[in-house]
Amino acid sequence: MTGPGRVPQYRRLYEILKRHIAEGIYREGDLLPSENELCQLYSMTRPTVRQSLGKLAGEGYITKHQGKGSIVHQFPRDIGILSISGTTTAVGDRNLKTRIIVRPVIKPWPDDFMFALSELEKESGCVYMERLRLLDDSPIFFDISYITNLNLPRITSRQFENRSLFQILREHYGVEVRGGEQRIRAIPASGRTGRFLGIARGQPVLHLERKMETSVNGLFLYSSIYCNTIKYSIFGRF
Amino acid sequence: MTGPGRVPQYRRLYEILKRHIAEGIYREGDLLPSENELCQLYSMTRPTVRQSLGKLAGEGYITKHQGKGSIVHQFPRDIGILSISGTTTAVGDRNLKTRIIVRPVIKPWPDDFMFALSELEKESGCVYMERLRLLDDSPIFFDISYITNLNLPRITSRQFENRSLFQILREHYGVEVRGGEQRIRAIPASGRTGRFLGIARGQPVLHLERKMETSVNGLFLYSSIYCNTIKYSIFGRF
DNA sequence: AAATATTACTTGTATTTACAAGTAGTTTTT
DNA sequence: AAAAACTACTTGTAAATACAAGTAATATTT
Repeated sequence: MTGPGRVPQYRRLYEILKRHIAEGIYREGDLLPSENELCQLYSMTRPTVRQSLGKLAGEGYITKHQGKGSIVHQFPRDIGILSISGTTTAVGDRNLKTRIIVRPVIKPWPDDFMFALSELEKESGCVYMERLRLLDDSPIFFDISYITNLNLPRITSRQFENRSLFQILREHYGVEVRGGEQRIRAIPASGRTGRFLGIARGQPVLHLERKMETSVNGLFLYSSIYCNTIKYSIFGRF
Repeated sequence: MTGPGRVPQYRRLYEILKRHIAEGIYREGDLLPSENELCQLYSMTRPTVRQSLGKLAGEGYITKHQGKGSIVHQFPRDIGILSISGTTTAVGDRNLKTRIIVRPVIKPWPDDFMFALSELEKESGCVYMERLRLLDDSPIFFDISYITNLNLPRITSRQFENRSLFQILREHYGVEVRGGEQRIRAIPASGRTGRFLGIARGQPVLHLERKMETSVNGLFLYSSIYCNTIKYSIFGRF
């Protein structure tokens, strides 16, 4: 028995390799050590190593090529939940700030909410908040979040400034955000949205509507995100 | 020995289940047969079945829950351009038409091309074409494609009307499109783009810049896609 | 010199086996 | 009746093994 028990081995290797890629130990275009080499290096069997690499490949950190190896990609740097890339230069570990526009408050759901809600959710109401994310001091995301008000004591008094919402949910409530669905469209900026993002009313804004699942049954996290894509664009792999 | 040889078993099951979901044999929220049941039904071992389910989960057709099972998701009314399968397959049985705006021609690459090109690509030039995709007779995508002109004889004289570009590449040239990267932004419609999409000049349009990798080394497929997201939105899982 | 074959790598697919951990309904105990 | 324990399921993690298939460099043949 070698494992620490709680964290799966494949996840351990996944985290290590991801960190190495982020830190630039492996560079864009480099080949990762072969699966057999990784087996030896980390004392795992190939299926386990392959599980790690599969996860990395799924998220775009590497692409695998039969007979050749796994090629590293530098790009998917997440800023919060989204990956973005600059038009001129690549986004590294830039200066990302979060500003609270509306502090978390408990409210009923809006009447015309963007996703269908269960009865339980409707009864519980939601925690509402608005945040603005700035990259190098330019506003990029205006984020309106709705969290089902289910067993989240004292959430309205937490310190959200410059901290990830995901982080708070994980650390204080043991809630893991897993994934979800999203709709994307281009819309004209409203007066208010435009003001936050520094965009004239009516000018194009990227709008994302997301529903995220969590490890807690029935607890979902919704957000409506407006993006200023003049200088930066949303980046993704598929 | 039961397998037909060429198509992997896990892929066979993946295709079957995907078709069953698309056809509504499994409905939104249904539980798929358990992994052990699938093993028996299709004479496979559990790792193989899990490989199929993993692929389905990765593409958002199901979500897996430990101790419970795999829950089916249907893509009801949104267009899944964010998945590798391409527009034609993902939309399902809707009325999707393709109209050629500019027939394929061999050209040099534009000077300010949206992605970096290798020397080989620059020398080879590209096959250029413009297509308009209509969904239920409303124009939704205006698609400008660039394919590296590498060993694609007679491509300029192929019949592209109402056929997927991916399909032609696969059937006539044995080229499989695998995946790639994309950038998304909201931009104001130009006069020409707006005309094709039925949108006033300056109104918001979703713009995707994609680079797709293929099974052929050095052969990439680029496209610049303008989307009318007034009636439909781009849907994706993550 | 050029074409072909070999070789030593790489990842891909698949089986078999074992146990851990989460879920939900049933039974037993309190 | 309510709480606790049990049970029979589900998916998750992991090992050991085998062979297929793609890649690229080297060696051989033509």
